[in-house]
Amino acid sequence: MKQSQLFTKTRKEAPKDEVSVNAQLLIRAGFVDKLMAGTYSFLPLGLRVFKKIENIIRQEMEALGASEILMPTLQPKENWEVTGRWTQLDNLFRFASYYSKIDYALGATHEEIVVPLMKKFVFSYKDLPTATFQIQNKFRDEKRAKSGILRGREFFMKDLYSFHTSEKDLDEYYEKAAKTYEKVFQRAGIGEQTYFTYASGGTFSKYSHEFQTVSEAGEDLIHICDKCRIAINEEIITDLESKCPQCGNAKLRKEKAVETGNIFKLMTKYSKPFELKFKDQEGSEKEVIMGCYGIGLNRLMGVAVELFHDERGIIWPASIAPFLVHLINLGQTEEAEKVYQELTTAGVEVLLDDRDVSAGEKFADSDLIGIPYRVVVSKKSLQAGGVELKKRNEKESKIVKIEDMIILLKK
RNA sequence: CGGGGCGUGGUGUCAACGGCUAGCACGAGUGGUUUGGGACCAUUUAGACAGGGUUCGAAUCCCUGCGCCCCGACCA
Repeated sequence: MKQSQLFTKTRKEAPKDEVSVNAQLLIRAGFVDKLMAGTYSFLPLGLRVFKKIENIIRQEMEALGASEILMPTLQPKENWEVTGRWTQLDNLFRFASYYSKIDYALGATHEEIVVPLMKKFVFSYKDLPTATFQIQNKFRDEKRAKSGILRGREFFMKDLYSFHTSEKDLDEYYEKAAKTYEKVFQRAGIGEQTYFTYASGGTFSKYSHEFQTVSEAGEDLIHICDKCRIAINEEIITDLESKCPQCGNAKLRKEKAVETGNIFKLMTKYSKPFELKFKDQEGSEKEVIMGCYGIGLNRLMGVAVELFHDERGIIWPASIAPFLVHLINLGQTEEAEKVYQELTTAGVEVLLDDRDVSAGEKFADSDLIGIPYRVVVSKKSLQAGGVELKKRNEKESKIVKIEDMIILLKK
């Protein structure tokens, strides 16, 4: 993409009402725009990051054997009344149609939709186990939206639902899902800071599990066991007597963290009210056992910015960066265009700064936007025999031949 | 939902005593000079959150509403 085609502009200063690092940098660099508290537009650069994250998650979900669907955001009151959550949830957006006066909810989660859906397809043990997921915007009427894109009223979530004939089968799937989550966070570049965390369980299982990414911007407190690389959410630390549930280690490290994912064993909590049942081998009817598994996409994006930035701007992990290469043209348009074409042909995602602005502005914008590799084409670099290559997270640049640079970046 | 802070052009501003034409910087437009760290000159553009009140006079004081941010509570 050519930067001259980007309608967004960078800003020297963040709006004064944004305090959180993720909001400041994402707005300054033109990744997002705030519409109102807790709702943000994704702009071209931001959407590219979003799609990178989305694709990592999608690939891993598919590898887990789940198939993707897309359920409606606009939902009937009746479904929410079946589970009692129409009145129970205080952060469910509810409203009436202006014309018909019929009540609707905006989806805060999709158990109420996915269970009746599966009821139309699941009848026998032969239909199980199965799993389905979607990546979709959720609405929660948060009393207080906060921390930039980390806690919004509209946000994107990947929600996976699994359906089983037995608790044992759910347990096995749950383990696999947890492994898959670790892979997702690893691939997205925040694996090192993300911990499998014991959390309060809800009605049917003793504990649920969260994936908590250590960051000062987080609103949860976790206690980390460095031996096992797991953590315990502060909310259940007294239950566990401040000890690692896996090795008994009592020397836990306390950190603030962002809940980027969670996994729950729902058992029959939702299959029961909707009467989602199957016939077993003996022909007797049983309730389907369920699990649900979420990842917050906005949170993943926001926490990456919180984790990876410096005083000049964002430093994206390559796997979720909007582009791999920021190609800067300093008065060598013809040569820069050629390099741009070659990189593009080689399948490298590149943003070409073809704008007619000063070198200083180009460098400053490049640092702010945070693309992993910066390639400068200038008189100086050409005289030295090629282009100048610099990683965003390194200080020193080096001159490399154009062919070598392409080979290097192609991998 | 409780508490606190803030609201001045597109952005920023610990700019402005209750008083003269609301200042400065950035941005944007135009003309020109520039091109390795947000370059320079000239010129133009654009503003008091909304409503009410006090006052001869309100950006400034008071009230109400709205919005945003922060702390806490909440987060199925």
